[in-house]
Amino acid sequence: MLHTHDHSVFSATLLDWFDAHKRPLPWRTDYQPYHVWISEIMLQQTQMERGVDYFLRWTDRLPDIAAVAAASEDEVLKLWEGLGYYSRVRNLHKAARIIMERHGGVFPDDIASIRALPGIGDYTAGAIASIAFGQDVVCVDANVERVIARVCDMDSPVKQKENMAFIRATAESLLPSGKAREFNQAMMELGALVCSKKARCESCPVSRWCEALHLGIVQERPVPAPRKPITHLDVATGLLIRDGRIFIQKRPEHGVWAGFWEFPGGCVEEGEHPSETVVREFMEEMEFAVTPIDKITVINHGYTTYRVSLHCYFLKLDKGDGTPVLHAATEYRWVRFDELDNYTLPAGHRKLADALATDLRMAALLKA
DNA sequence: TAGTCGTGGGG
DNA sequence: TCCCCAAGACT
Repeated sequence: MLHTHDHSVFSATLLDWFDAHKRPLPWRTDYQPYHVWISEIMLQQTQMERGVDYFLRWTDRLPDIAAVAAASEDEVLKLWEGLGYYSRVRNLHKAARIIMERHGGVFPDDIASIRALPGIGDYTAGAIASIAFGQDVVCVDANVERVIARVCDMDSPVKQKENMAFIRATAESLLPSGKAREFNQAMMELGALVCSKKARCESCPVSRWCEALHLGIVQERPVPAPRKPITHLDVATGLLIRDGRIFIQKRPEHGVWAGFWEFPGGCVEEGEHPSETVVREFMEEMEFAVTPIDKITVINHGYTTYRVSLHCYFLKLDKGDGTPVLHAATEYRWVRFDELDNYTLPAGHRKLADALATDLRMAALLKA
């Protein structure tokens, strides 16, 4: 049980553990506001290990806020390719330009100004204010929620409004003055390394205060929220090849994969064979009359609450000079295979491109 | 406020 | 194989 007089002991114990066990991370060296900001946006809904390579590549290419503001949207999107939730990078790009215009190119240090930047919500504002600027504010992410739900044995889902308020108040009561940078990271690091989905209580420095552990119900905390249903989709896409070049188009400015390049295609409708879908979609989207030559593969991938089987076909153009009438895109290109690396593709299409690199049929069609 | 927005690793 | 979910924000 965590009594008020234990709070400072809990925090001190946690800070000692963090000092001994924290992972070395590129943004954990000098805590530059720019670095903290980029890392926090990259790590939203993303596992730490995946973020490191992206962070190093990003900061190598864009070493400061001015460089981000000066970069094109295509360039920042390409640096983010594969990380997902791409509105994050669009908002980050907008925020960089706002910082240049309204804050003289210096990352603002008051939490209201931080919170007002696009892409920065309550969590990220608290994280930057504390980790970059050392201010005494908490930040509550899924790790903090899980730790407190277990320590305090919360018996209803953490996302409920009263529970959110309780968790924030509990975190604030534990926060040692002047040490928010370390304390916030320590809570999250504990959640990531020890108090994870599968809890490792035998390694936990604060287990003596954990109510759920004493009751033997750690695995029942936090209480899961109702799940959103998963929808299974069949999608068909086509690789249209003509004169050694491949047709790609750029998706609209809004919706999923906004501004991404893709091989055209769409959802398989009721009673339709995927090969019929490709023919229909190419007519609807580009007014191209095409014929499937061969099935390439089926790629399974998911996005948000969808699970997709992507049926991929080689296509040939029946007639015309390859000039489309675009109905579902803002631009098009006929590109050489090796040029695909320069375009930003959704993960499923990138998997297809990678598979084609070693496909002998592909090589033959490009030569023909 | 409930839906939307990606992706890949782990159990 | 299939389901869970990870340093959330926006509309």
